[in-house]
Amino acid sequence: MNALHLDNQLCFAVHAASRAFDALYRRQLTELGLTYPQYLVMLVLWEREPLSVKELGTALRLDSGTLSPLLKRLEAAGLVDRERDPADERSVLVRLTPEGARLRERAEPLPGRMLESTGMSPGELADLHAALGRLTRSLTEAAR
Amino acid sequence: MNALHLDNQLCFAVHAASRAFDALYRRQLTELGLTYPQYLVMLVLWEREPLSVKELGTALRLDSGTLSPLLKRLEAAGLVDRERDPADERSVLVRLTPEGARLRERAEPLPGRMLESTGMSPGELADLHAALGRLTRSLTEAAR
DNA sequence: TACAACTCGATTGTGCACAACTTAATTGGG
DNA sequence: CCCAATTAAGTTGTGCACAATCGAGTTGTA
Repeated sequence: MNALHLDNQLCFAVHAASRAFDALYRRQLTELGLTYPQYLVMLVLWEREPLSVKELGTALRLDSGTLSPLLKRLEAAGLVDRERDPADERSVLVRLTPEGARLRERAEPLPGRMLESTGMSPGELADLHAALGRLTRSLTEAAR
Repeated sequence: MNALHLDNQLCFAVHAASRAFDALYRRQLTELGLTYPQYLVMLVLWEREPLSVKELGTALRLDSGTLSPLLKRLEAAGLVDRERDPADERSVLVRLTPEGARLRERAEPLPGRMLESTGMSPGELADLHAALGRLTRSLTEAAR
């Protein structure tokens, strides 16, 4: 047993799973004209809008260095609008265009299909989801 | 319960955990002069060398588009050497320099510290590791 | 109220991930 | 034996992630 062995490292298992999800989503999302991180942004906006870049960043744990260009691409694709918040000119409010809102219907079947591709039972999925939540909190805590 | 809600999506939990690991590793690795993906490459080479780019890619599930520039940076840092395989001129064999081999000792304490930062028991870790393995296999299978 | 501290967002630079393509070497079937 | 198919690396282009930095707007306090 060697602690430096790749197969023994949880980090690699997480990394690999993340890329496997990403690859599967990529296929499903190309027909919607979205990348996976763009899809995550749309998920948040379908839930609640308008949101400032800051609020989006809090929800997705991303900073403006990632979000600014991503949102610019979503705007260029006609899916979102951006405007300065009149109440606080530092903030930029992001909202869905009608086309962005309409895209939700075409995205609706995605989570179900993805869930099916995991090949896991609802119980297993719940356990895994919970364990990952604990893990992320511990790692974030350790990084402070 | 809304299937499109971010918090209900396993994919986001995996994505977030992966980035949390990445962030914590980044801190530990800067003093070794490595990024996290470079560290993964070194892990494989510490285990077994020489390896062709192809074999490294199989172990890490990465293609030459990712590995070629990464290996070039490791070479520039003096940690690996690259040379064409005399037995098959298509292949490039990657091996550790003495400096690259020496770095292993400084990396030795890392997995233990990371494990500690997960805040999980060995049993929990084993379960999570196994679940992620099943997940990655299912997702990879579904993408075929 | 003046101004220092802070907040928000955008930008720049580095590196990873992957698709699509190119080039060179090898292999195998007719 | 020859050439078409295959294989291995590398290159190019796009997009994500993040650190560091900047400028404009806001806030708290002396």
